[in-house]
Amino acid sequence: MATGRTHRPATRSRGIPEATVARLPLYLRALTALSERSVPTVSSEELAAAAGVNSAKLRKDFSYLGSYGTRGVGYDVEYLVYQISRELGLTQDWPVVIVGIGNLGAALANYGGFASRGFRVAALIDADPAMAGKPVAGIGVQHTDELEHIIESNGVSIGVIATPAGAAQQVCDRLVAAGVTSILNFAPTVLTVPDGVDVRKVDLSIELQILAFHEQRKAGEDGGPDGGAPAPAGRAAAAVTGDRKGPDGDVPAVMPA
Amino acid sequence: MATGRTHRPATRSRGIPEATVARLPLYLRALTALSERSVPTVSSEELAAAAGVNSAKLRKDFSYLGSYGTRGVGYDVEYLVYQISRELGLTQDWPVVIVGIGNLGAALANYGGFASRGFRVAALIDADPAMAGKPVAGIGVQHTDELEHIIESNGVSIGVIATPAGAAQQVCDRLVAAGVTSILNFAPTVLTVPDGVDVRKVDLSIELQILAFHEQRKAGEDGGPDGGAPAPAGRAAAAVTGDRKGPDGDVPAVMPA
DNA sequence: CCATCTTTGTGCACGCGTTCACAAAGACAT
DNA sequence: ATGTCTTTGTGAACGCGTGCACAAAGATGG
Repeated sequence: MATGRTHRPATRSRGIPEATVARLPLYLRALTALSERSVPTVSSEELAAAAGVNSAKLRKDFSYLGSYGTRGVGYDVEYLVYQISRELGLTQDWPVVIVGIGNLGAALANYGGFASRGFRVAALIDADPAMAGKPVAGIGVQHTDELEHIIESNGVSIGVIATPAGAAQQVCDRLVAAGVTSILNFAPTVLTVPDGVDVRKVDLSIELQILAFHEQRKAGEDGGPDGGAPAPAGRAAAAVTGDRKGPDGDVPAVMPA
Repeated sequence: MATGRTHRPATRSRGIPEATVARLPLYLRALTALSERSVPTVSSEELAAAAGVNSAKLRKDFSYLGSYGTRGVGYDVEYLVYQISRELGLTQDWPVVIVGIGNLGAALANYGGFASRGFRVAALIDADPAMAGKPVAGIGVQHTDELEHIIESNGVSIGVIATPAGAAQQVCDRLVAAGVTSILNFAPTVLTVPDGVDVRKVDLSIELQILAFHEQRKAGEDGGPDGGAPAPAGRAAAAVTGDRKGPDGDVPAVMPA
């Protein structure tokens, strides 16, 4: 995923590993919770437990950011919150547009997580003229015709696509042409974008299929085709605790199939 | 391979690589599209392009499943669709429960992808008594009290959590106790589960934060690493928030209210 | 100031996943 | 059949991420 990651193979000095970047939000969340409880410092062990990761991994992750801990004591919560926020670019405000205001788009618009940390829903856009002006999450839905204008006048660089699969690529092209360089795609389609544009996808059906694979494996290799009751409490073989990185999933409307 | 009947020389003594499993749904989607267009065969090159991956990777992925291709020709679309479906366990029907029927839960319930490929929404569950009986996506919402009964009588082994963060762990515990062994978690929390239970998480705010990180990097590829204000120096005039730290606790859930 | 204790930061080894590159296998034409 | 051409399947190299284990750094107490 993440296209355009290749500019110069020589950029490693300031480069934080992708896997680490993916975990920073996790640490940040745990740290914020501690901050609210006015906890002054945490050890890597404690924080790792709260974030659900290995302490050695956490320490190595932080080492990429710099030496923000104190040996024998731990990490200063407030300071770390600030450093991670800054590293993630959350100290600035990111205007975001959501395209495709169906069930999912509306859910996203109402999602508290958007407004709560550096992200602001700049506009809701839908191709259906009947939706125009209709208020969703306190914001009036605008027609697709306005897309370019909205993006340019608001300086939007992050777009969320929650349209049906069939419209996704087209919407994507327009977003990119208008200046968007980061896209979060909920449509079950592979998006093609030029270099320099990042795309992350969230695909519900893929997540479910992965779960089904493991579930089937747990149920034993029985040929039993029926969707009957799987025996619970069975001692499974491989227990893969869901802690993978890349999300794949899909969500929106009808998927052709 | 070119080995006898029973594959698995020594390499795959235990299973298909996790990374490969995660891509199978991607291939399946592309293959289904080809199948609908009545395309009889595809080369690894074509299919890889459609799925957005490297052709060598695709071939290696398929090699874990067995030798389903024909050299000089490619892969038989229909046959491959069947094999992958079977491998993923999609030839059987998986009853799924969705807990937390807020904006997101409702969107998921309405999502066509559920019914379309091996998954069936067995029940919608919410803690709010006012929701009980209310039809969402043609299914009556049931109260949390019914959770255990629903799971056991329907043989549900996959659960979807779309509740606020605060309720997620509790719901998770009840699901697991009732027999669920695979969970798809949309709540922004780290879930703790016993061995043998799979958890996959989908976290919108994390995805956005990762995009923000890359976006910030694109905006200023030259700024000094250490010491202070990262120049927003990006496109347009994205308002820079001076300080908005405050009370916000980033516990953005998919919450209803 | 020195000893001891705690916890970080990291060198190193290991394993997984990706990619290359090519021999093997089959289709197809002659 | 035989040769050529296409495409698979895979051995091997490489790079990234993970986890161990420990020395360094600082706190703490006498």
